[in-house]
Amino acid sequence: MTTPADDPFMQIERAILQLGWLGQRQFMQLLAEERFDLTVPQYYTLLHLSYCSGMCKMSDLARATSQSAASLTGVVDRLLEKHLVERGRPDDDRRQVVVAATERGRILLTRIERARHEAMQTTLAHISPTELQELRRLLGAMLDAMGNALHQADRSAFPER
Amino acid sequence: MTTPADDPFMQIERAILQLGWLGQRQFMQLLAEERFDLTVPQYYTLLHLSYCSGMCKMSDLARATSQSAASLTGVVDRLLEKHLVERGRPDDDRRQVVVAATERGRILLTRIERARHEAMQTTLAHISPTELQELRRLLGAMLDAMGNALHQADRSAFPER
DNA sequence: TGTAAATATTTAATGCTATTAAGTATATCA
DNA sequence: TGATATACTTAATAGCATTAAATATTTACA
Repeated sequence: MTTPADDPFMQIERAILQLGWLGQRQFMQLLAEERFDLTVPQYYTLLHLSYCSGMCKMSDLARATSQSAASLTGVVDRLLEKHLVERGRPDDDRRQVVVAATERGRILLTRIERARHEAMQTTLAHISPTELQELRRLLGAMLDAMGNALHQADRSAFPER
Repeated sequence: MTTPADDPFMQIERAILQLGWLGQRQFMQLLAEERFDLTVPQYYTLLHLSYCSGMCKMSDLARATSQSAASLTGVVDRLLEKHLVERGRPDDDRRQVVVAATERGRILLTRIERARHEAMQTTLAHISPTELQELRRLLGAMLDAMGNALHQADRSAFPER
């Protein structure tokens, strides 16, 4: 065996997968509540749109959210029905379709963020501020390595301080 | 605003969600490769069964993998078609259904674990061993707080060392 | 200029999963 | 024995992932 079961790498890998699975599942149920009524792909799509100033091309949105263009069409359809996004065709290239979050969409996002924050406090409350700082840095390093910044503002996603 | 956007809590929450989303998505595509041909729920179900010695009740399996009983029935159906699990009814309570991983299922799991390991090395290679140790501990603390140990052997999931 | 190729997106078809409600079989309890 | 509870499956609906084909528009080239 090159990598025994108690290899620290293995443990971290399992922990990350477990965290992803559990986190997605709990978040899915939060989003499904009547006051939000979103799916996880819908949330991520809307979230990315909130980072964009102005309109965002479907193809860019698909890449940014790691979805196929075909899936994204349906997701945006449903966001449109709920009046959380707007769709349009630019005049300079009428093949493209562009999307933007509406005010209503942005408001919903902040309500979700608040609810998620409260739900997560329970989990993070057991960890000291110093450790949280360290955790933030390490998670950021991992995300960067996975080839995806957090799209927060324009600066590099996770500066050392 | 009680929690400004650059609140360290918020950043960690976003990082965890992002990690979950990206991780699940990349893992989904790895599992979909012809040599594995599994979905993420199928993988997690099989993984939990591999932790169980002997047979596992459907209701226990559903709770352990955070799935509804109704969903789990279908997932197990498909694992059964691929001969990765076995199903049976115990004599002492014939309402129950119990499931166990087959040898074939366990072999597939180790092959997947190996492939995932290689894929993740790229990401974890940028982080020093000391930091990895710290990351392991922090992730473990979070998972424990989320009410789920890693089911590794019998001992508590993430001892301090 | 006119036509072929490339690009951007949608549509259609299939399969899997989540959710809810209803159904079936077995066990328990009075 | 008969009502109720338990364990699970089935059925119906909706959403997403994937693939291939279809549509519309732009670009390129001859």
